[in-house]
Amino acid sequence: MSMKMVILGLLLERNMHPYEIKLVMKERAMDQMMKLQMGSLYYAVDKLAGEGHIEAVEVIHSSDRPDKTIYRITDKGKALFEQLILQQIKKNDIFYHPLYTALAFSHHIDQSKVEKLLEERIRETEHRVNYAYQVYEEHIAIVPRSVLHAMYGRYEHSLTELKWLKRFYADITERKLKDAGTPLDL
Amino acid sequence: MSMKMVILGLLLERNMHPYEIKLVMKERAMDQMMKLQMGSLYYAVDKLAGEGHIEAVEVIHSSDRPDKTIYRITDKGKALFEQLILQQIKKNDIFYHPLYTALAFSHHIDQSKVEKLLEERIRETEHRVNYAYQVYEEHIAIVPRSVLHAMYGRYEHSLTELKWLKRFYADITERKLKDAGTPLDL
DNA sequence: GCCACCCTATTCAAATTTGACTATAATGAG
DNA sequence: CTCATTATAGTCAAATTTGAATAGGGTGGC
Repeated sequence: MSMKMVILGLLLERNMHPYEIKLVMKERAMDQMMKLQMGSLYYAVDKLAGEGHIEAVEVIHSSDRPDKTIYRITDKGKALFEQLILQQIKKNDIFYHPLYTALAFSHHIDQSKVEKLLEERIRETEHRVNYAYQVYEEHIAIVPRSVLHAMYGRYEHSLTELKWLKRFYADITERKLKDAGTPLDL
Repeated sequence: MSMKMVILGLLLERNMHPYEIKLVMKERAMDQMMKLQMGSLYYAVDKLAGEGHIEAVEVIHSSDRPDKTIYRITDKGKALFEQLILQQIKKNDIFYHPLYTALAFSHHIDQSKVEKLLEERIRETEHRVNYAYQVYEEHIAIVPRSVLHAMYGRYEHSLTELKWLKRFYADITERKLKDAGTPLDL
């Protein structure tokens, strides 16, 4: 699973505690590439530790804050990391847009409600497109090209989504969603 | 969740048993738009039935095959359906490509292995792009435009993915993934 | 004419994700 | 100065997903 992959990948760079992993993920906009929830992160860390793929290096006690456990990747973990990456590329998993189904069924319900929400949605998507491009630009000088590709891919996919939503929106304003028989205007 | 949405949406058209829902989903290529696993389908059906959003109409017994329970949507279910669709459009959920992270970290491992797997992956993606376009074309005459938009969107997103993978592949053949400091060639 | 695989239809335990909750400190606004 | 928000750091029960198992019948290929 990709949470494990990220944990191992980041520990490959330096030792960290879970919360720190989260911070680094945000810095690199990885929270735009995968779901980042603390529950899953801690679960994956515990799992990896139990399997011996990572191990605690040090526990920092502090009177006021919770303890921080710093982890390091083991040799076994490095092997798993390679395996996970290759597996992920090989595995034939496609990506799903949560809106595909919602929009496909949207002709059954009150069109003006859908229209309203879509406007808001389009605005948000515009922001994400801009943000994604900015992330790409800002990282050109500082990350390896592999990471840059991921960032630019994120931007392109968002842009594709935006154009798609705008076409859909054009149709709904004309109340054409229930029509059939003619190709879309592309 | 979108499984519930689909179940309600299809029962809106006619009464069905769970396995039949799966068949219809495949016919309409909905298995390319969301994850379709029988475990989740039956779970969602049981859930909806327990909540009174759908109800069993009839149980067909057969000596050789398992019983089939046919369900119908209730008024309560119709209300939920509208709610789910609107919620899904409103909710600010972005889509994640499982390859973003794998490729972003791929510079850490044996480049020739990644290269090999990517070739295969690109070929598969080409097939999916073609399939998605074909699905769109074949449905022009027979489905409402809302569904057509979903199908075409699926095609476009796959195409965006394909171009992205090809650019990545070009870089890995030249072993440039670890480089930094120059923009991508777009 | 039989072996392997796919289709019908569903169930279930185990793995994982979700989302809310806990607690304290620092920062900023008014 | 005080209230609200954000950052730090993590836990946990409940919801959901996964992946494999079941089991009989059809079908295509060699």
